[in-house]
Amino acid sequence: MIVLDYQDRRPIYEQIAEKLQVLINKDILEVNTQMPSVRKLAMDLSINPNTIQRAYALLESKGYIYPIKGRGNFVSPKKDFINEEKEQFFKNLKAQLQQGIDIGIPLSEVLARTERIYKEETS
Amino acid sequence: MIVLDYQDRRPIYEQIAEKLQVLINKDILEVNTQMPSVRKLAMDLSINPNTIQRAYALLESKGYIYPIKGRGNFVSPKKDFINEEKEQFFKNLKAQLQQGIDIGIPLSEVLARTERIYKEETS
Amino acid sequence: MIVLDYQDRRPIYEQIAEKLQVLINKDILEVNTQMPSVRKLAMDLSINPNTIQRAYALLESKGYIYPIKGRGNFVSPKKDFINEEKEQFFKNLKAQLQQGIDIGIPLSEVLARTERIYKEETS
Amino acid sequence: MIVLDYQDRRPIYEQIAEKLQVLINKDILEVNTQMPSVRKLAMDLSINPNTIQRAYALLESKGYIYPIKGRGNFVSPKKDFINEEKEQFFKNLKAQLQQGIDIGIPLSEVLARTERIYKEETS
DNA sequence: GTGGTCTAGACCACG
DNA sequence: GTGGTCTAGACCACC
Repeated sequence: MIVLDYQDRRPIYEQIAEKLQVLINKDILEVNTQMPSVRKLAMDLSINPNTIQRAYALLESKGYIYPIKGRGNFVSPKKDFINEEKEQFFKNLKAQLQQGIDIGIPLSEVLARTERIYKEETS
Repeated sequence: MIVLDYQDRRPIYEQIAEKLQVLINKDILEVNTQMPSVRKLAMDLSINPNTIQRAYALLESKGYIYPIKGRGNFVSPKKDFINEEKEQFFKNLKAQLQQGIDIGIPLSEVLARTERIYKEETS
Repeated sequence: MIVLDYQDRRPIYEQIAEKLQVLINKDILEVNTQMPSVRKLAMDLSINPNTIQRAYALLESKGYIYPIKGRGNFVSPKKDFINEEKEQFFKNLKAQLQQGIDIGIPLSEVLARTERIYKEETS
Repeated sequence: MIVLDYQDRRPIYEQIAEKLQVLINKDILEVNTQMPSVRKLAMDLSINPNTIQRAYALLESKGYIYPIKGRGNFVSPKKDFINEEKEQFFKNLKAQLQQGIDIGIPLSEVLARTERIYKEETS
């Protein structure tokens, strides 16, 4: 389900948090249901439980999940589903475009290419 | 000219390399002219010369500059390596856009946002 | 295992990188196994860890190893980049041999010498 | 006549010395004739006269030229023309082959390729 | 003067 | 524990 990219510059816990966030946004992890336990997820991904703990802490700070002592972590009711995801998308897009700017690709070329990709993929 | 962001996740030497790369791509640093010396740039940015050295090493490995011993570093004539980078960029962009398509962001919005990002970042 | 030659014109970090590269190519360091840690190798060779770090950075940029944060460096699965290097090698070899042809060195002598060099260097 | 490669790892003075050595070996610079003056050659190559001076010093130490005070440098009578050149060739070949060894090209492949190149080029 | 390499020692993020 | 980054200071070759 969750694939880790060790080449990625972002820390593992952040990758995991982001992936879980997507699952929550897509209602694959439903509101008020229990998240997989820290230990179990750590086993599944064969990584250190500390790392999962940090991912959950991050999700909690962002309001995606809430802990119940002695029971586990649960998915928060959500507020702003679409906007969250869009925001994330545009944040990523911006990072991506920055690279294009760095190597000197003109705006016009990016726009043309974007249009072409969209048409190919949505046809 | 070059502003460092110590909050940025990327290391300083990478930030510097990227900024210089942009200046080269914009022909502000012209082909075959001399780059600022390692020591001078270090003084100007008030950081350690080793850090500049690393930035220059990175630029050299990417083919943007070439050193002449005892003289300094110079801007490389532009070559195909730019095209390779472009190809990679558009491949990544496509993957990125695919996500936008998946969550239903309309082309018009992406185009508008792209334009805005470009203008912010190149100003 | 690794012997450094301080008389060699090449920097130490490059010598180390080259030696490790050979070990990887010979599968003595196997794919996806862990490289010796930066600090340990530094101790073993009694040189500064930074120098090892640089050697590893070089190997990473060439695609021979990949780092996992907090865990160590690992041997990359072999890919096409080897072929690119090979192609370059044979191009250079051809230019080299052309000189031998020009001054009239017979094929047999070149073959014999090549064999001898190989045996010396790989023993 | 002499082309410098600033990308080359070898110092400029060594490149110049080597090129001049070849010219001497090929009798383009004839025995007992005068070498170009330090200043003139420096002008021609638009480099620092010190660098030429070092190249000449190197050639003198190898016995290729001899200086006459107040007059200039002259080509030495030679001894061992063919062997010098062959030795140089095999030295270069060895450096070249070392690279092949580094990236793991088997001896057999090098031998086969060498043979092929020779046949192509001498036919 | 230039770039390049190396050491020593420190700090950080990550697992 | 791991790798990665940065500083400070030194030395070298080269021009």
